[in-house]
Amino acid sequence: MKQDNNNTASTPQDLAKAYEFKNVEDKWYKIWEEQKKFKAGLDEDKPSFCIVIPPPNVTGVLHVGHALNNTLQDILIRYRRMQGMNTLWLPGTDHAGIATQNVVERQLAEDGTKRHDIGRKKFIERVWQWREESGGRIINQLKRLGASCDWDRERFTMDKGLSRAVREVFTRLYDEGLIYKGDYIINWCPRCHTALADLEVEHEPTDGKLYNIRYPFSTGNGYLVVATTRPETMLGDTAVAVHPDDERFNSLPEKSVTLPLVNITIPIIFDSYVERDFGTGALKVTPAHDVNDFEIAGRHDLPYRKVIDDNGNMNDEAGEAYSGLDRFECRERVVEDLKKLGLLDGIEDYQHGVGHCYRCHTVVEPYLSKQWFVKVKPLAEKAISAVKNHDIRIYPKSWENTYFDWMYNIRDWCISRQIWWGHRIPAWICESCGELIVKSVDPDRCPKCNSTDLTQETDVLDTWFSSALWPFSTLGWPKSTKELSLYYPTSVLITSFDILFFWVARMIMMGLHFMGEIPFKDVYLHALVRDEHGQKMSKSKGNVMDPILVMDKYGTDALRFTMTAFAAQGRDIRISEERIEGYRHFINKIWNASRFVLMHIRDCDPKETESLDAGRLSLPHQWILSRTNRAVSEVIKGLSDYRFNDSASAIYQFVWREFCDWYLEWIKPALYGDDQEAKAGARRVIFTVLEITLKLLHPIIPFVTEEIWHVLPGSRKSIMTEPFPEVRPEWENKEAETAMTLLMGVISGIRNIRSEMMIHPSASIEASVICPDAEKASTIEQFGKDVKAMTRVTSLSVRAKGECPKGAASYIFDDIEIYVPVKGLVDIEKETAKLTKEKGKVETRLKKTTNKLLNEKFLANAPEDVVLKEKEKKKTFIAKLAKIDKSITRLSEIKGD
RNA sequence: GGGCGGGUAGCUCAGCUGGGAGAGCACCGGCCUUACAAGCCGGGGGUCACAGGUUCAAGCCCUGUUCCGCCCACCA
Repeated sequence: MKQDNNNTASTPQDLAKAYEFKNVEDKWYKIWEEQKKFKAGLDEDKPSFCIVIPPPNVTGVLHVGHALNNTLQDILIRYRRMQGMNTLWLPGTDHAGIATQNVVERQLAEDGTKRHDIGRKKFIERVWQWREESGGRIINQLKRLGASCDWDRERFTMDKGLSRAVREVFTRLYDEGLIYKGDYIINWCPRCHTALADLEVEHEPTDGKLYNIRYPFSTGNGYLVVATTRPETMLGDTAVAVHPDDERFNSLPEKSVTLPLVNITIPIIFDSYVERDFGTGALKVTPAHDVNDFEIAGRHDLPYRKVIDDNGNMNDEAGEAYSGLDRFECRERVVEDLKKLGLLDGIEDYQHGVGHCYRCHTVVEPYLSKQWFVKVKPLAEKAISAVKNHDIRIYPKSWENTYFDWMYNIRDWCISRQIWWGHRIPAWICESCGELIVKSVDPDRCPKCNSTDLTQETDVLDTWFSSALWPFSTLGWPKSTKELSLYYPTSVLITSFDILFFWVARMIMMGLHFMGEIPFKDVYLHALVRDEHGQKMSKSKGNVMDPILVMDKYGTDALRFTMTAFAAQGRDIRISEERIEGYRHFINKIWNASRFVLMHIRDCDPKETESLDAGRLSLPHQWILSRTNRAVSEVIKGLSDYRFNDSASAIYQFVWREFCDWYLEWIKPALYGDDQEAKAGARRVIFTVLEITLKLLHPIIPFVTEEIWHVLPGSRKSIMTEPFPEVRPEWENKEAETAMTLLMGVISGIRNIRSEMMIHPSASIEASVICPDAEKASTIEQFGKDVKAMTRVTSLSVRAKGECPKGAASYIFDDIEIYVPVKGLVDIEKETAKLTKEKGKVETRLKKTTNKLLNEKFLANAPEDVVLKEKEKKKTFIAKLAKIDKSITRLSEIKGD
C-alpha cells in the first residue's frame, strides 16, 4: 500500500486484507521522530502536562513491566498532546550503581581481571565505555514500544547537570545538619563490598539452627545459657544481657561470665530489650555484628569488637584458630569446638528471617562501619502532609496507608556505598588538620588550615539519592529554567508499587524540601505483571516474557492494547500470549472496518463531514452518533480517572459490537443501494465515526491508527496532532437508542429462531411480531425493511394481537412475541422445554418483584423511581408469562393433532 | 508480630457512590453472507469462599471464619 502523507494514490483495493504491522511501525516511528512530533511545547499560554519517566537502569532490558508502565505513560501523553496542551514526556536512564558495576565487573572477570587490578579511574572509564556501547539498548526498545518521549531531552543520572544537582543537594542537606557521617551498624554485602540501605535488604525465611551455648560464670561455678542462630558471632561478644525484671536473674551469683573459646571476661548487664520468654532469657551481645546489640552497647557503654571483615571472613580479632575463615565455615568450627568443651547445650531446628542483598542475593552482614546518613524524619513530615492534604493524590487510594505507615516509621537513610560507579560524595578530609570539608565544588585548600593536602571521600552515593531528585534535576535545577517554571510540579508519576518507598516517597521528600513544592500532583501505581500462573517473572524461573518478541509476533499495538485492557487497578496482572493474540484480532478488526469504510468514502469530501446534521439522518445513523458520544465520554472518563481498562473496554465494545456488528451491517443496503441521498448520508456518517474512532484509539494503539489515518480522503497531517474527540451534546439521542434497542431485540429474536430451528441462513422465511404497545409496533413497522434485511425475512407482519399459525416457532421478549412459521420443522419437545425453562426464570423474577411491591416498607422507603420501575417490571412479567403459557398450550395442541 | 490485597462462568478478570450478575478467552451448534474465517450468527455455563448482621433491598456495607498472595518488622 501507498505510504504517502497524502491520499493521492491510495485506494481501498490497495489495502491488504489483513493488517501487516511489520513495516508500518518502524516507518511511522521514524517519521514522528524526524518531524519532531514528540518535542515539548514551551508555549506559556497553554496548560502544561508533564511526566518524567521512571528511568530504567542503563543495564536494563525491556521487560513486560516496562511495557505496561510506558504504554500507560504514552497513552496519557498522546492524549494530552492531542488536547493541545504543552506536553513533555521526559526520558532518561538511571546509572544503577551496584547493578551496573556488577555488569562491568563480570566483563572484567571474562577478561581475567578485576576492578582493583585496573584501579578506580580506569574502571570508571570502562563503565562509561560500556554505557556508550550498550546503555542505549533500553532506549531503543522504548522507541519500539512507540514511546513518544522528547528524546532531545534525554537525561542520565550521571550526566553533568544531574551530577551538579546531586552535589548541590548533598551540600545543602549537610549544611542544614540533615546529612551526617558516623559509625553505625549497617547492612553490608560482602560480595558487592558495600553498605546497603535497609530497604535494599530482602528478608527471607530460612531454615537454620538455634544453638544453645553455655557461658560459664567467671568463678567457674555454673553457667548461663544463651541462644543464638549465629554462633560465630560469639567471638565478638562483649556482654550477656538479661531483662531487669526477670526474677530468674534477681540473685545471680555472678556479675560476669567467661566467653568460651575467647576466654575473656564479659559482664552480665540488664536491659529491657531482652525478651524474657525467648530461650533462657539470656542474650549474647555482639555490638559490632548485630543491630540490636549495637544499640544495647550504646546504652551500656560496651566495647565493640569486630570479628568479621568486609569480605565476610573472620579477622584476627576472632582469634588465631578462626582468623581467615569464611563466616559460615567458622560457624561450624565454633560449634565443633564448643561441643568438645561440653558447652553446647543443644541445637534446635529454627526458621528465621535472613537478610539478603537485593542485587546479588548474598547473605547480608550487619556490620559496624563509618557511613553517611540522611536524617529523614524532618523531611518525612512534610511529605506526609502533602499526601494527607491531597496535594498529592495516590491512585489507587489504598496505597496511602502503606505510604503513611512507612513514612511514620522511617529511619535514617544510609546513603554511602563503597563502590566506584556513582556520584562520589563531595566531601574532603584535610590531611593536615583533619577537617571535614563538604562543598558542591572541589575545594583547593582547607578553609581551616589552608593546607592543599585534601583527600576526597572514596564512597559514592546510593543510586536512589540521585533518582530522588529526578523530577527537578532533569528540568534544569539548580538553575531556574523555563522548563522548571512551566513543567514543575509534573502532572503525574506512573510507576509500579514496588518502588513506592525506594523512589516515590524520596522524590516527594526531596521535591518538597528543595523546590518547596510537590514533585507531581498524582501518583498512579500500577500492578506488577506476572506470568499466566501468577508467578513473578524471573530469569531463573524461565517464565520471562520478552516484549520485543511479542511485538515481533503480534505487533506493538496488540501488546499495547492488551496492557491497557489489563491495567485494572490492583496488585497484579497475569499475562499470557493468548490474551495478546486475542487483542491482535481487535487490531485487525479495526483495520478491516476501516477498509470497508474506505471502499465507500473514496470520493467523499472530508469537509462535508464537518457539517453533519444529525437531526436529518435516519435512525441507525442517529443511533451510532449517540453511541459514539458515549464511547468518547467513557474513554475520556477512564483516562482522567486512571481507569485505563475502562477506556479500553469501552472502545472495544463500541468498535466491535456496535459499530461493526450492528451499525455497518445495518447500513449496508444504503451503501450498496441506489438511493443517492441515503447513500451520501451513510457515507458521511461512517467517515465521521471512523475518524473519531481512530483519534479515540490513537493514544492506545498509535501505529495502526496513524497508518489508516493517512489513507483516508483529504490531505492529512499526523493523527498525533489532531484534536482529541469531544462529546457533542447535539448527537445524544435517547429516542434513537430506545428504538434501536427494540429493533435489535426483534432481530435477535428472529435470528434465534432461525438458529434454533436449524434454518439455513440463506433460506427465506416469514415472521410475525405481536406487539400490544402501539408505539413500539409502529417503530417495528416503520423499520420493517431493515429488520427483514438483517434477518433475511421476506415478509414481516406486525399486529397488536393475534394468533400464531400452527407449526410456528416462537421467541418472546418483554411484551413482544415473535413467530416464524416453520412447517414441520418445529421440534415440539425442544420448544416446550425452552419455553418451560424461560417460564421458570420469569416466575422467579415475578415473585421477587411481587414480594417487593407487597412489602410496605419497600413502598415507604425506596425511592419513587425504583418503585415505579418495579411496578413496570411486574406488568411486563405478567404479560410475558401469559404469552409463554399460551405458547406452551399451543404446542401441546399441535402435538395432539 | 503488624499491615495490605484477593477469593465472582472452565481460565483470566471487570463490576466506581447498595436497586433485575458482566467481558475477553475457552466451549457447543450453524454459516466461506460481496470489510474481516484473525470473521459472522446463535447458544450453554455462576447458592458472587463460608457464617452471621445492617437494610425495604447486599457481589457491593459491618462482624467473624477460612484459603491464597504481597509488604513491613531488631525475639537473639
